[in-house]
Amino acid sequence: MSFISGNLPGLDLIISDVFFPTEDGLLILQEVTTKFGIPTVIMASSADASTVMKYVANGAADFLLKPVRIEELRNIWQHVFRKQMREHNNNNIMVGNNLERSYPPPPIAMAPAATTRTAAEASTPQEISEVRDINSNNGEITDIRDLRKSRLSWTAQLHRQFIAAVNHLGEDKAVPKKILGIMKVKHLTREQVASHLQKYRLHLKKSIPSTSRDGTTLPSTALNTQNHPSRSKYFDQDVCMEITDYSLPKDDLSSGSECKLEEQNDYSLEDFQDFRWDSDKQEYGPCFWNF
DNA sequence: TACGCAATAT
DNA sequence: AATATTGCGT
Repeated sequence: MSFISGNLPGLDLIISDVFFPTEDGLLILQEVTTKFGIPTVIMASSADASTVMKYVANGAADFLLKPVRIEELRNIWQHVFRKQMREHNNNNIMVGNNLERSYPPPPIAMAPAATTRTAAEASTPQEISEVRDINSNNGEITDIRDLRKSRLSWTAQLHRQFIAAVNHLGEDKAVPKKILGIMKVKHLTREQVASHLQKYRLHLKKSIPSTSRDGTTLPSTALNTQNHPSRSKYFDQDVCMEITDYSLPKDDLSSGSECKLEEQNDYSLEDFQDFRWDSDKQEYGPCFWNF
């Protein structure tokens, strides 16, 4: 059975966004990669090991997590090169290995048909075993990228800084740009603050719907955390460290993708562990202040 | 240009 | 569910 009639134009490489891995979709992927021999790279904003395996097992040459940076794209031609090597020389082990060493390792996995990723590229013993698992087609894929969070998590600490900025400015003056300036968090965007502010205001509206009779608002009430037991859990915590830097890559080449945020300051990982993006941390996970 | 807000997307 | 984006009126 063939999904594709006629010949595909002279494509050297296909970079595709994820599609639902239905049986048909995966068969098309197989046909493109095997019958037509076009290396196909899949992009996704997130993926677990089984998802990646699903595509790789069906012929995907690579699996890129968005946001895709230019450095990742610069090496993507390797897949075309490997394909040509496969066609012109069945015994390409030496050349393949030399090529492997000449360039940064591929992000996650390569097609089983392609040259296997060498263990020398893995830095830790654990990663070595993981690489072997990938190539043996039965194991967990673990990559640092798997931990990459694509969206900002408003941790209690970060929210505290947000609130501090809002309180400092006052109700009327608290606009995203000024909040951003006061928070002093590198790479935090105005849009992110605006989004959070919008949600925060909605919360205040619900939580404190009434104003005083003469129409004046109650700024101290509205913005004073102490008056809201439901939020005290977040507001009453002492600030033990200021979050000052979140990185937001500007070179995202994947369309419509979310952006990665990561720490980029000088704190050691241990010092920073309470403020990681991991949402599965109970204590410092996403801020649910009853919005 | 920035803002605010609702709707919508991821 | 939380956050991001978009669209449109100020």
